[in-house]
Amino acid sequence: MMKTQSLRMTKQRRVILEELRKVRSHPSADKIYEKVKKRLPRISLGTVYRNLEILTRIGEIQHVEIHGTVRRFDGNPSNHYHVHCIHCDRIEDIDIGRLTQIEAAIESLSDYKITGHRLELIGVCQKCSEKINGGNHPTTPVPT
Amino acid sequence: MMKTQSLRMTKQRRVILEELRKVRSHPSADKIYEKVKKRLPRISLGTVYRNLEILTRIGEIQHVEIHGTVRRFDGNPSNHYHVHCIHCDRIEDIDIGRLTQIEAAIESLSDYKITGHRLELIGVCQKCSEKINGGNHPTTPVPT
DNA sequence: GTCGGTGCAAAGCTTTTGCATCTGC
DNA sequence: GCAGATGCAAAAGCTTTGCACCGAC
Repeated sequence: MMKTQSLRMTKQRRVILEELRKVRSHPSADKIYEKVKKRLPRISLGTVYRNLEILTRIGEIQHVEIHGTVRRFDGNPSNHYHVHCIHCDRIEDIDIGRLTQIEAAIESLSDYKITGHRLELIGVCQKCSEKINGGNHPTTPVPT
Repeated sequence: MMKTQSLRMTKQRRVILEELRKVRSHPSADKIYEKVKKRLPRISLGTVYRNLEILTRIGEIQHVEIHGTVRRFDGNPSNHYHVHCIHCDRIEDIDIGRLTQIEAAIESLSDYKITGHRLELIGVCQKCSEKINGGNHPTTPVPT
């Protein structure tokens, strides 16, 4: 029999959550560690990982696996889509409803029972577009 | 100035490609290593990784990043979708054309220039469905 | 014969974990 | 006060890499 674990809102956990809610860029654990360290200089990377895991488990945040990047975190736990800028590696949310018809369509074509889907858009953000069009081109992006 | 590298088709490279083309399950590097080792017992894991990287670079295969799994490889280099069985961790191809309208739709909603997309379906394969419905339930799946 | 590839082992990264200590509740 | 959380450091994956030797072309 399993006892429900009671969680504590520690300084560390609160600051990690605050920093993650503050940004739109979907940082990695390491980037979050750097941000949090400015406010809590003695925090350890292990604590950051442990809290990211707990916050994900209780549904306060989620993690995002984008092709060719390390695991990133999203302060918005709702089920939504992401765009990945292949130039600056930024990941942003897309404000569009879920395309639920996709699941039904694919279920009718395969022998799987479909329970969900993830959609990742790949592109170039506005800032990077401007950089490319004005001035000398950087090296061609590698779309992995 | 860059000289084009000339590649050699070694025994190792050929067998890795053959084994990958043979299966539909999208194995990890380690699983491929195990398969290939049965035919070439002295092959090293480093060689497997190096060849998977080269074969991906020249477009013979591709790798697939699915939420919550390590990197997996696909002997089919064409651009297509995948279903991930959350019970047995199998990944299979979906035989459906690309939903190109999605990219246009999202481009009109965001300030990104959209150049591509990835779609991952999540579900339960037929074998696992049968296992669940007939007989005693395994522990509840964790859909990460 | 040349130069790309291999096997082996070490190193690199990211993430997880054991443990003594600390702190929210 | 106690169970959960922290900091630190070590360890555990997975993947990459340096190097001497090997073998495809």
